[in-house]
Amino acid sequence: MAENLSADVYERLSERILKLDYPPGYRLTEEGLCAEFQVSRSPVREALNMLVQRGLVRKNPRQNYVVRELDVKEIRDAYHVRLVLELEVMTLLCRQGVDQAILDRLEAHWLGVRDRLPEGMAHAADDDERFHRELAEATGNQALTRTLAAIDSQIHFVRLYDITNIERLRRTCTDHLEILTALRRQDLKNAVVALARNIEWAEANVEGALSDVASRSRAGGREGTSRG
Amino acid sequence: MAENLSADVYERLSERILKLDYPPGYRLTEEGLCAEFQVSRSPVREALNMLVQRGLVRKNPRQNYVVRELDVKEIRDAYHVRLVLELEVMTLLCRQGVDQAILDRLEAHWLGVRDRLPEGMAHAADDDERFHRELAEATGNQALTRTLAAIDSQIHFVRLYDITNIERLRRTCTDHLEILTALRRQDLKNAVVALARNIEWAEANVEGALSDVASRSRAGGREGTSRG
DNA sequence: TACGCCAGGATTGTATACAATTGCTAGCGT
DNA sequence: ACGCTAGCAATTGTATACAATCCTGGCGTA
Repeated sequence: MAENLSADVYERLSERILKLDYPPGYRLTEEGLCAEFQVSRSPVREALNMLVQRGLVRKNPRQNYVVRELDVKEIRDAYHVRLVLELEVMTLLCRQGVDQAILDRLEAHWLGVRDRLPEGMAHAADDDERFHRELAEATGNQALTRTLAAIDSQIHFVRLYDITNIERLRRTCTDHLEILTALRRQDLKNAVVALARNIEWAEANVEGALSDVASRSRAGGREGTSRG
Repeated sequence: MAENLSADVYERLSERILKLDYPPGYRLTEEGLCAEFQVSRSPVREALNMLVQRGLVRKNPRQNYVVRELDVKEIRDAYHVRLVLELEVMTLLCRQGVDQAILDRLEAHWLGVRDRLPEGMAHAADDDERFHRELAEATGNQALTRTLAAIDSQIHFVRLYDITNIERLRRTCTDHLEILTALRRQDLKNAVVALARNIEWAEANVEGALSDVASRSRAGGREGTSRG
């Protein structure tokens, strides 16, 4: 299923962390994960290193690995950086114009979501992420795309708490369509307004949900494999 | 000298790549580096993974590692992202104010550099990098700091080609002092102007040097340890 | 009782052995 | 002469063994 075990462990471990199977503060040990995933320490180590890079796991040299704790300020800061970068995406796209085909496709998608509304909830988070990513890619600035991807990966796990009800999804559709319309006219001012509203709403939503998550993770298990 | 061999190899290998001992396009093998640094493959692998993350080395699965080739557009794009992020640093610092002590220290440093001018050339690149990093840290936004650090690490190796003569260093001093003065007065407009000039000059300088580097690396050796 | 020291265990850091994959090459057949 | 295939060499991917380090707990002493 995977090309190599490192990537496989990385994927599966990320998912478990994002699903809070391993809650923030949980201690991970290399050997424990070996048993968990039935592989040796080499791929586990590489996966852990990647997760440390991505910021999902914290590492204390020669001691242990710990699932990164949720921190409202960090999330807020990350969203702030994201907003700054995506505003630049708007600026670039309005300046240089966007391929019609891309705009058409995205617009069709979000019109579709809006019109048969209850059913889009399942992929809402993924769709939203893709929307922003594709616009970033349309700038042609890879450094920008990758930087945004890095930030996104740090807030990915809280994005799940953004679009949780139909009203919020409807609002998202409106914002996205407004952004697309503005981009089509190369109207930077409205693009910026719509984008800022879109992201700030998302951040507020997430932040609201964060306290629940934090308390839930405190209630859940805390210790790692052994050594209570 | 180092806490662990991985970090040590990482540092030393980075330096060799930056110094063009291993030029862009050069093929790196794990075993070759083992012999080179007298360590086993484990730390070498970890160092290579870090370098891949940092973008200095490209990896072809199950085949080889190659020193990343220089690409003018990528550098330009990275500088663009850096400018955007550092402009946000200015915005935040002007809004929330900066600790006097930090401004005093930085100002003293750059006044010192300017006044006994020829001698600062050696650490010019490092000093410049620290200047921008410390201002970023002063925002208190870790996501911003780390994102900037990520971008910086991608352009680190070309920054060496920025401040290469005294006139350029003098110019840098002027810009930095101007930035500090503006920050002291929370004067966003002038801070932005000085910063933009500072970074755009740097980018232009680097880009100018890039063609030389590229041609020099094409002239130099290309193959790795063996297998011509 | 409080503090410091030492031993033991747990865990990461490093080295090395083995497996799997890739790319080249020589040799065969057509 | 060309293309295909089997086998070889080189290299990375994975597993495991060994070394170094840090934490914990218990003991002794002031």
